[in-house]
Amino acid sequence: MSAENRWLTTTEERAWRGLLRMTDLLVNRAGRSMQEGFGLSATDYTVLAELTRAPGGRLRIQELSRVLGWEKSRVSHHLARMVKRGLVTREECADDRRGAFVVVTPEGREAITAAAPRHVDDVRHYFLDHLTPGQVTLLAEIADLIIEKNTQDR
Amino acid sequence: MSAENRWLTTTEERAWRGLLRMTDLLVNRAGRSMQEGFGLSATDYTVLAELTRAPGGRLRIQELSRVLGWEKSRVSHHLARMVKRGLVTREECADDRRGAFVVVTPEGREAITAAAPRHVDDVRHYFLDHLTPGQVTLLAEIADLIIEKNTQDR
DNA sequence: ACGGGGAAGTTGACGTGTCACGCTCTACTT
DNA sequence: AAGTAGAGCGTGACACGTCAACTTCCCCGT
Repeated sequence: MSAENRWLTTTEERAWRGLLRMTDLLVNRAGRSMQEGFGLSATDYTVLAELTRAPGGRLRIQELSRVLGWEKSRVSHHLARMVKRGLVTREECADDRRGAFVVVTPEGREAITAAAPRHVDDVRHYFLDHLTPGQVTLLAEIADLIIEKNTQDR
Repeated sequence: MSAENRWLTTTEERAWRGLLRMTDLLVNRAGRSMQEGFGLSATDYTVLAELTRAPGGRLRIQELSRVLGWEKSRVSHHLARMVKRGLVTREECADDRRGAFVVVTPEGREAITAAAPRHVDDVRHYFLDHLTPGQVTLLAEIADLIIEKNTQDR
């Protein structure tokens, strides 16, 4: 099932290594921008974005874990830090007493509201502005496809 | 210069978030495979690959830092761990006595030689096999472009 | 009704990445 | 020759991610 023994072509190599390098660069750029401008890490931003898009600004932790694609313990650790900085709070769950909710605080909402426009600008400036609409579409399709193939058999 | 105030379209959102998610998944998959099969992290593999492709299996640390796109201190920390595990060694630099070389040890060479075929299979299995040659080419072009745009003005 | 498998979430230890700082050495200026 | 700006690299403290183990609770079979 392994040992196909076929080395990567130059183009394949460029696509693979390039993908890693590109994403690394973009995450660093955007992350640095959020950090310096608003005291939010890239992951803080993602968490807050996910929470504010949910009704009531609240989500079951498992649900958050699922949409982010993060392990439970990672979510737990990260929420602990965000709680400590007043961005979110935990709440008990009446339905399932093992469970818990996370809720954005007003501070958290304020933080991401302030940061969002800048974040959009960053994504455009570092990334989208350099691509044609066709390239963007193609990339979206590729990403969706690869994600699907690598999560369905989870 | 900021405040363009134009929110991302659905496709743009899919491309951006999808890129992050896809890369995350792929790095995790490939990394786990290397770790479990050969005791190498994804970054170990990259470092060893870079070293073995260099003449003599040796590189100035600054050079390694450059090709990897890593900060100096990150390289330093990571090499310290790899030295401890016998994968590489440091050597003094005669030309510039501030400088240093890293050299792959026979153990390091052995490790990456053993891991390489599996790594290629992984890249194909998780990634390339799902794409058409045209998509791979397009991705390579996009990556090169974005990398260039985001490194020239470093 | 009770017993066990398993789900939800937390915790602690450890490996990894970043930041600020420090050390040594080079190269340039005067 | 002496002074200094800056290059090359290392270190320690802290933020983050992963893994394995643990606690609490749900649910299902008997």
